[in-house]
Amino acid sequence: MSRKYIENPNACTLVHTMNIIGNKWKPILIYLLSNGKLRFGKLLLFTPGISKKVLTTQLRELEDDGLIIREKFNETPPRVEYSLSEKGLALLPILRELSRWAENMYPEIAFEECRIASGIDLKVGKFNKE
Amino acid sequence: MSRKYIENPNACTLVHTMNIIGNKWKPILIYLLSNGKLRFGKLLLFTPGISKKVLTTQLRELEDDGLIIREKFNETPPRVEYSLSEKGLALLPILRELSRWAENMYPEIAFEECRIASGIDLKVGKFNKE
DNA sequence: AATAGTAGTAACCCCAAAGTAACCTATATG
DNA sequence: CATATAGGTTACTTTGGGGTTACTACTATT
Repeated sequence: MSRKYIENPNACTLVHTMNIIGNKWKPILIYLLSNGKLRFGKLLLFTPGISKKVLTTQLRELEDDGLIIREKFNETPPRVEYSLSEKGLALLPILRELSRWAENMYPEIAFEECRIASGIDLKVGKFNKE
Repeated sequence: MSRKYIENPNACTLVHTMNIIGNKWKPILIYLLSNGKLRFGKLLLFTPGISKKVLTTQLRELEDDGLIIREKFNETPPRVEYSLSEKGLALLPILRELSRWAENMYPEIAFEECRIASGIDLKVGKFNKE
């Protein structure tokens, strides 16, 4: 009986990739960090709808997978800064292509609104009060 | 008070993309179809671990999102062929990049084994018996 | 002594997605 | 008359990702 093999050499790596970034929050977090370092509180603020707990687990997983770097400063109150690692940075152009794909293929969707929805005040905490 | 806006114009389209392909099975199915048309039974066979029910829902969703085309022939027993649409084809190069990213960034993972694991006999049904 | 501020944990719950198994349709075949 | 075949559907159960709320540590400020 002749044996043929499926020609999907990339499927498994793809599955791995999806395990790493293919969920509700991680692509957003990676994109937020594409502009530079962000503290936990900012990430929480700029990711509407996410909870502290979930943000923590997502960041931990991204760190475990080597996509982001976590810097902890021994201060009080604590300060933790997150930034993209080399792996994370290498992913950015591909994510941009995926975005362009969606924009081109689904022109009927009002992505412009989403864009506006992510416009959140960068100044928080004490700066907010005045 | 000065207002700054987050520069993540692509995050939303990215979320949309992840809603479409960022789950357990869909990237695999897209890659299986990258070689051409496949019938339901073949897809079931070439996607180890998936159930009929889940395969059906995944295919329906891919069809609803316009990534694949479903052709039904009025025969008995029935025959249904699935293939990639233009949208799906346009996605392929990006998926390949994602795969390459994973291969380059995680050289320690034995993706070769996954490749072998997907080598399933293409001949099924009656052809199997001899 | 109470409060604010950051970055979390711990305990608990919920629901949609996924999994399982049986059943269905129409024909042809033994 | 029973069985096989392809491509499903239906009903039911399970799982785990995500969500909510409360709590913590440590210090400076009021």
